[in-house]
Amino acid sequence: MDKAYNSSQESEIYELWQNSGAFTPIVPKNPKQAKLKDNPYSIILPLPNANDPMHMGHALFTIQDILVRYHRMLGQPTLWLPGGDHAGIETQFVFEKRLAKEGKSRFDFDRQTLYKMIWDFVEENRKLNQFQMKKLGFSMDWTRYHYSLEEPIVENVLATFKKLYSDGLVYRDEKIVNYCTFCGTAFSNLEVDHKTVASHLWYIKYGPLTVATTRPETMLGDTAVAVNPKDKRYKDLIGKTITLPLVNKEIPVIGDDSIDIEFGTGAVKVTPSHSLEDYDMAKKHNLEFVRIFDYDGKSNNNVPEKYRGLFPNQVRQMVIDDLTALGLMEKIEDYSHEVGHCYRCGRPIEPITAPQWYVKIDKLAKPAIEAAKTSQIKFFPTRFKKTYTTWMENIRDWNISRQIVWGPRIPAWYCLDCNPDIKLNFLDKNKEVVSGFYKDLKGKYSVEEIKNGLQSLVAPVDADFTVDHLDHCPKCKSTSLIQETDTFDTWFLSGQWPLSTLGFNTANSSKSSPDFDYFYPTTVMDTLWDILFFWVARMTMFGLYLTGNVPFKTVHLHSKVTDAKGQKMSKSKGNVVNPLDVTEKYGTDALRMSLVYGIAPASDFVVSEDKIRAQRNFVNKIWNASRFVEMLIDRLNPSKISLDIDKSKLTDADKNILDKLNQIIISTTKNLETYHFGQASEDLYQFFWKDFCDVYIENAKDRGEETIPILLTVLETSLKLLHPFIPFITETVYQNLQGKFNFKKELLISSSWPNEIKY
RNA sequence: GAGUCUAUAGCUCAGUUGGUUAGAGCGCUUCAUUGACAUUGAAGAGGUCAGAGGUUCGAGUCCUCUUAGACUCACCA
Repeated sequence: MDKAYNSSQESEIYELWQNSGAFTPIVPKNPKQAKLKDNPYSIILPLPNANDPMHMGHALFTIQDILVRYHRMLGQPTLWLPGGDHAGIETQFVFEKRLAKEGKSRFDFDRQTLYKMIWDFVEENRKLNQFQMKKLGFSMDWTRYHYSLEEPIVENVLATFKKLYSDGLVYRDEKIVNYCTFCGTAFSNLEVDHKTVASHLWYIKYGPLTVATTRPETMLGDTAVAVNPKDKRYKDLIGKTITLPLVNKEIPVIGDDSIDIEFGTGAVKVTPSHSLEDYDMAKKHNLEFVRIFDYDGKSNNNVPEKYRGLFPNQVRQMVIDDLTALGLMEKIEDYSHEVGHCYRCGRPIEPITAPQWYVKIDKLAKPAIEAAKTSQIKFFPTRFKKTYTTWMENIRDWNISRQIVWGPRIPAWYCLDCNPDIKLNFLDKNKEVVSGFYKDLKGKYSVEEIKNGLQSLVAPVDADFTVDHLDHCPKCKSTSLIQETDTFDTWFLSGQWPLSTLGFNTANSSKSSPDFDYFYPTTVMDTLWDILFFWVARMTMFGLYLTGNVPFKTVHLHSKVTDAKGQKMSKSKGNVVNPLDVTEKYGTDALRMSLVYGIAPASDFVVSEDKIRAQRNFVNKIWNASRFVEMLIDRLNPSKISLDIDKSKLTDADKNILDKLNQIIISTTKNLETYHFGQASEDLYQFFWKDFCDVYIENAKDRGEETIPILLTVLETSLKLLHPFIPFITETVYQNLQGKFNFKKELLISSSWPNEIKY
């Protein structure tokens, strides 16, 4: 045997496991009945973005591997189901950055071509991703791997959309949305980052009163001024009109309780099309909507000519200059406030009215709240239960439409002849961009040409549509049907992941697969808490809505990986540690152990090279302890070697180590059951190094052969206890021992979890 | 604005329902070792557990306040 452990044979060990079938649980013929007796254990992998090479966050799947390996050793039929996510906007954004390097943009391609290009881009990375997870030793069932754009998965997601629609839970509406003009799509509230921005409060004279605003440029779209009815200063103005400067248009003064008398001047300009609060106020008071910024981020024809075709910050400066010149700028104060930014590209969000698809969320949220309150779903750490329910109780309707290409299109079809006001953007046969309403394009371009070069369409909010793909319009019999170009929010798809991957059939639940019957609800969902709302909440709602049952019984949330100084790893900080580099240098086990060692539940995972090196040393310690035991045994005739402990001859040292061993069996089991991985790994480390190596083995050196049964017992049991954490070294040593003494013939991965030693 | 969390050794962090001299890794000091392991062993230095008050026979652990920081959520001009 080598003097030091060599981790280069990890991939051979992995193949040994995989070929043994240990990763692939067998589902019995009568899954529903067998389930009670078998108590299957299942975890669905939080599907990594297929475009994303592994980072330390993925290495945290180690936690799931620990759980899965432990429960497998307990004898439960155990499934860990891996997958990959097309990851909608994330992937398209990365891909567009690539295009930009080549001097191109999404506008240079029709959507079919763009989709194909992104598809190929993802395919390259997907295999890499799988290879990397194997490197980290994850005992996933690769025979059940799923990709989010597989046809059956997408079919099922579309069926869910239809079901929601027929249940009256899907609707279109033209509300204010969070729109990123750079990314070219709307976002849900969750995808908006609020940042404090140091700006100004501009006081602008509107005839007899003065308004204070943080966005002077939007005044061009004002359709009212609001004051508090209790405000004596303005009481008499309510119901009258004033002249909007620069636009020279009469707008009403309205009274609304929501106006804070103390703030600014107590008078607020109302821009219904570009402010969430103003939108609500306009709905309430039946005000006019004037949208002045378009989806491309530039001002449109609804503003006086000189301000047209400009970005908001350009319009702002002009408006400020013009108002100042007219003597209408009363004063400017410094003011800092919260502004929504695109979580993806970091640019300011433009609140804008746009037709979008929504899911009515109340009916879905209620059972999901109940499930948490009644502990059908348990949270670990428990404090996240409150975070979850509070969010769920304040949830709003979910905007599920994204104006991007990468993802399944919403299955709705419009008749162009019935809806001539549909706006179309496409590349004609000469690859020139054409943009306009169908009523103006009809005759000039064939529907075929439009469809082939289609980039996007915007249907009026009241447009007729069908959710079935028909040959002709049920109303006018026209065959000029065109599918919605909006795609689903990626979480709409991944929110159904536990269902789709286990083979639940939305359209006909009785046709669901045996896997679903056997493994649903899954046992644990382990994920980073930053996607608690994005993903965990959505999975819960979909699970309950579609099956009446929760998708997982326990949610185990953990935090991010940081560097030695506690800083989040990021490319810009240059402190990113690539997990694959670490496994090359120190071995996978050292990385896995250092990730969980001494980490408190739900706190950050601190990874430093020092720590990894320390764990590499630990792995090597195990190697050398086994080497010592083997050397001792080499002096004996193999047939005399036995694990049987002669109780009558035990010394104090023997009893001491066996007591300690029993303690560590109990505490490790308990710690694994309660998700105290940090404690478990730390205790095992101490036990093996101090109690076993430093004390007992030193003692054994003076005694010799009589200690062999104890040495073997403690070593074998330790390997089992450590296996979930550091599978490679433990399996390697286990196989070496077996090869040498033939005391058992099994893989450690499939061996049974130890019970207390009786002596 | 609402909520959550954190403060323990030079550094990064453990400390599971309150119970004897508060722990680990790395770092530091001294010594040892050619036979499992220098990826080692032995010994050691180093903390008024952020501050103040309270509950208790007993508080790093529970409660209140103060200070400092982190994060999440949020349509206020």
